[in-house]
Amino acid sequence: MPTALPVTPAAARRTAHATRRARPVTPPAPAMLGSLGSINVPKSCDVLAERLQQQILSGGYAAGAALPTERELVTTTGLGRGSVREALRILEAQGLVRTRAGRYGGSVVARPTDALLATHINLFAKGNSVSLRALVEARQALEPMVAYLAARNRTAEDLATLKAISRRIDQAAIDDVPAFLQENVHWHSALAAASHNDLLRAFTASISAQMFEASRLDKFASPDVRGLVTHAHRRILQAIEAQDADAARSRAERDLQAYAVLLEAAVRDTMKTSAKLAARKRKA
Amino acid sequence: MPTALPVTPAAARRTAHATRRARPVTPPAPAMLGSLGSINVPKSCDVLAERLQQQILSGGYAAGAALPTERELVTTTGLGRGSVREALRILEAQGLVRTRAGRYGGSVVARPTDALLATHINLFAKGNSVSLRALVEARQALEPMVAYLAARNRTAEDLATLKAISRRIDQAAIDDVPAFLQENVHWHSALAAASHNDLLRAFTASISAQMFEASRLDKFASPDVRGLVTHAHRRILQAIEAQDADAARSRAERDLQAYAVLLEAAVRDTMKTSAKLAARKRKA
DNA sequence: GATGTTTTATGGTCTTACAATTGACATAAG
DNA sequence: CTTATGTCAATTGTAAGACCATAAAACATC
Repeated sequence: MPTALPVTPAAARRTAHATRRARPVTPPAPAMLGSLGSINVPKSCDVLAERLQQQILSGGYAAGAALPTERELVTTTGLGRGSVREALRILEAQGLVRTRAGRYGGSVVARPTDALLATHINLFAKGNSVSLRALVEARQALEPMVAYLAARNRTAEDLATLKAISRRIDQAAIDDVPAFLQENVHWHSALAAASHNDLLRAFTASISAQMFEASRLDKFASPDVRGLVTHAHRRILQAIEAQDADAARSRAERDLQAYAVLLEAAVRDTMKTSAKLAARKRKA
Repeated sequence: MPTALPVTPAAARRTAHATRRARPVTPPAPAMLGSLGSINVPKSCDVLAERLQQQILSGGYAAGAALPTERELVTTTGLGRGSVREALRILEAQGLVRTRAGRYGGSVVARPTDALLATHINLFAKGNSVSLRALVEARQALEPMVAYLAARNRTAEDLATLKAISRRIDQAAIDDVPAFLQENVHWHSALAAASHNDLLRAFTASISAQMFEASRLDKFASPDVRGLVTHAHRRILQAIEAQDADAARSRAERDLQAYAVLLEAAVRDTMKTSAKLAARKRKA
């Protein structure tokens, strides 16, 4: 071994970032003429992705229309195939295209699905460690309006779906907690669908899914809570059937308020027990 | 020209999709044992992206930590560099990593920003041509809760920011419509920030931006509306300063209700004029 | 000590090549 | 005539290699 090499490269990388982060990234701003700040050199794949995105959104391509093939894009753009493919992966992550292999395959224009938006909201929440409290508050904001709109805009089919789910929830509430929680998610999704507002539907779908996870982990589904939930659903369902929008909204509001209080109590409990556990640990 | 070649390949692709779409995609479901439905073969870059995503979200990498270099990933995963790079583009589109070139560059773990979530919500709305009505309804759902929370959680700094923006809006409302609309977006963003709820902040930021675009296109900012808006802001700001959460909420509710009515009237107007134009066109 | 130069590890890009996929078409079987 | 089967060809999926561009550290020079 030739003694002191500059440093093991891989190990250096790990520590280098802290050093870089410690010093001010932007120098004291030279205050030159025009004050051109932090010029940004885009990657070729980003440029292509953005152009295609614009063409798609501006109606240049209808949903379901085929994009040029990768090799066509290579010739028309002058880029390499790797860059073209990276651009397509970006668009795919945005839900704007769907790519299939094989002859007559290729990329076709798609519309972002609820599920995709939900995953992005999920990533945002997880990545920024959004608190359960914030989640509940968001739901408190959305759900009354959803109930209001559902009462106003529901179809007969929506109503039938809601009734079926409600029945299954009542049944599962007795003893099958996992099924109860799962059907609960279905209920909220169906309610959101009945509102016939795509944006609210996607929002609530995401939040419901996340609260489902949370309630699974925290085992927050005591018989009391289950009873409260089923009762609230019944009352809201009645208002929706009668198409009494204001009643649906206020019932959803009251329901969620009670739910929030219960949840806070449960969280306090959990913290108390974990504190107890910590104390026991310290003792030992 | 060698007469009838199999078909021009590019032209065939355009029509092939319609044909494919016309027939039922899923055959009558053979109902074999196990009923294995529509097996999905993931791409290698998707697999890698998902694994890295899990590692990032499960705390395996802290925010700011460096991922292995592309070439390291190539050796550890056995994939080609192209696939590795495609995976990184996916993660970048999800806002989970940020990649920089140069020595000691590479991909570092990041947290999805408000702006990124906003663009994804925007893409969803544009891609699914979500109606302006749905947008307004979503805002009606979110903003009262935002005002409520802002009144409860605001800091002195939040209040100062809101006051400054409110002053600028009042000034711009007199004659500078573009500035008025722009500052309006700032107002809503600042209000959302004062709520100290990350999720609601991101949601309302996105919706405000979209409504800004809409109001720009529809030129919906008559003096009447401007007056209504400034007055509403003043009243909400007072409630927030007094930390009267319920008042802030109900004032936001009433404000948005009025706004929605005005907007609907404006839209009816626009439709009437466009109908007139169409009639004139038919006549000519 | 400030300034310019070199070094070097890293991402950015293009090229080439081949494998895997899959819908269309032709063919054969019933 | 209908249905199963095989073949084909265009397209994506993937890997490997080479080279360029970038940027920060290390070094040399003034």
